[in-house]
Amino acid sequence: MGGGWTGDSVHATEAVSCADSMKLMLSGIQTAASRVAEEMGVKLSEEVGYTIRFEDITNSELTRIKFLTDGVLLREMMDDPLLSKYSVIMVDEAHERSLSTDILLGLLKKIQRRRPELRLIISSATIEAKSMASFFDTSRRRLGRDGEENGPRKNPAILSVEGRGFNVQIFYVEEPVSDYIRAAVSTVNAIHDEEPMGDILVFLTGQDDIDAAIQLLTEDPHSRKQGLIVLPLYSGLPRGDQDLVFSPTPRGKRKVVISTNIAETSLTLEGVVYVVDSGFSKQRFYNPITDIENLVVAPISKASARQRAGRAGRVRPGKCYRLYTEEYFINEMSADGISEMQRSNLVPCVIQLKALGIDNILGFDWPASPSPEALIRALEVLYSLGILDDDAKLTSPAGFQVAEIPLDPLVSKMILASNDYGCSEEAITIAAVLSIQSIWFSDRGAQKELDEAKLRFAAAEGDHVTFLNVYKGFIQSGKSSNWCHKNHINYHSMRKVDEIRQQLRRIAQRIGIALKSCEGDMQVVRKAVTAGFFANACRLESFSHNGLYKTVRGSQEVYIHPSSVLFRVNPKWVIFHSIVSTDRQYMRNVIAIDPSWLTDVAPQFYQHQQLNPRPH
DNA sequence: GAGCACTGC
Repeated sequence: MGGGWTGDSVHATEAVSCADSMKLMLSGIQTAASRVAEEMGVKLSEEVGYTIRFEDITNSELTRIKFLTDGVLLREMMDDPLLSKYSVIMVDEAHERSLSTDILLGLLKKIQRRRPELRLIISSATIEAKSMASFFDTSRRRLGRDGEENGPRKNPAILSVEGRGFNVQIFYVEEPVSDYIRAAVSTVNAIHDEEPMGDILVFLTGQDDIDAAIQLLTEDPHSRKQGLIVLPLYSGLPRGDQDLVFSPTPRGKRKVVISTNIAETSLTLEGVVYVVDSGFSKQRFYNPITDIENLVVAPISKASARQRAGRAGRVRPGKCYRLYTEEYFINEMSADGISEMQRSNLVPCVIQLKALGIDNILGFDWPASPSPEALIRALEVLYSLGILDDDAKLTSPAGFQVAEIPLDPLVSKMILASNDYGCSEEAITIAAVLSIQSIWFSDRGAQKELDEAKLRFAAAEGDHVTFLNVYKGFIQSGKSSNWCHKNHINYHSMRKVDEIRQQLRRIAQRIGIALKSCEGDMQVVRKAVTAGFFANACRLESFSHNGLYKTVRGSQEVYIHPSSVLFRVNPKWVIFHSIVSTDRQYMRNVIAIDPSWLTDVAPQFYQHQQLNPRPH
């Protein structure tokens, strides 16, 4: 390519993956399991099997090799804390450092103290191998909790996998860019003008960036090019639009996929030869003081940058254009970033550890320790929910029941409370809808139609009740995709809601929750929501003309999100499910409540005076 | 009247 770039060369790091687009819809676990079964000449589900959330393809008598997700293995540990069924455990992709992987690594280290014969294999990208080895390094003898020195044990094998990618040549900009969207667009155009055929993958941060870049590439007459097929890719994109990126590129054309981080690890695009890396992604950050999680655009790590570059070397030698300087990459970019554990609300982690009998959460040996403030905040929240007792142990039965439900503990608490209010069927439906991205079919071009469709289901009580109306309509339609289409509802999302509902109903019955419908009494449904989410209560400011609310607990200024059915309705008291922060903090999924319920469900959390600052 | 990185149980 022309001037403005400096060059370097690295080897792509990429594990083997499936090739044809049919298989791309399968998870890595499914493809890995089938491949191993095939090579061993055995039937999948017998000697070789796999387990993912909704699918258990194993046979307890026959299966010798089992592929599973870290989340499933953590669930198994609740019944079998020492994982006594397994003699060898291999943790793949350990460098990705997800919440579950970090918890798992900490627990495996603990298990090995009790089970020295257990063999561990940790597979990680090279860049992380050293820190992984030092985490498990048993030659650094440590004093156990009881003051007894631990004996020598075997260290796990750390496999650092460089994969089979082709060589990828790296280019950097010579001067920092001020606008990475424009820089990405002009880089795409330069590649198209000067480089041989091959698809281009561009990493930006979110839907807004992606839309802006696509507009520049397709509508601006100065930068529009012939022969480019420009496609967006992000998780919220309707399924049919997502599938377009997997269709083969017609001869003589060049495909340009403008993507979020979804293409960094979750989805694999074949045929990509050029990668354009903005150097940024959206990352979650948690503030334990305000108890609010924010999604912010932040610089990526070197590990991420290498992973992105590797996406260019899957079919032949490729090129990666980094929209930052080499000096920045070498001297300023962090090696592996801040782990997810250190950026998250820890309520879900803490309950998982408690359920596994880890009493000393603050002393747990994490691969990367979260802040004490975040841990203490999580313990406080769980205590106020009645899930932990004065000794920070799981309460019985509530704490153990909540731990059994595979959802955020606040949602699980709502389900538990719904048992007392006689509305568990409704609570389970709400929980299922809250655990997926959106039930609405998102199409920015048809915003008005979507708003009108929403009005058909809108409930005065709020979004949670609106979800119940939608689900009811879906069932009455015979789960029709046509009905979904007519009502701007995402059919795939509704199928998923149904699947999650079935799982939750099974679990509810197992832990002693009676499946019961309140037959339209929405007051009890709102009370059940309050019992789980009382900490998210907000009051409309008395003199507010623009819908300003303050959180009861932290006096944070928040507004109802325009996508909520309660937008502009502004009831005096509301409870939100989550916050999105832009220039304002917006509450998403909001329900109206009566403030007296707060003191009913959480007397220890809410003092009566707080709710009525000027009584009488 | 505005805007939702990504997994996963």
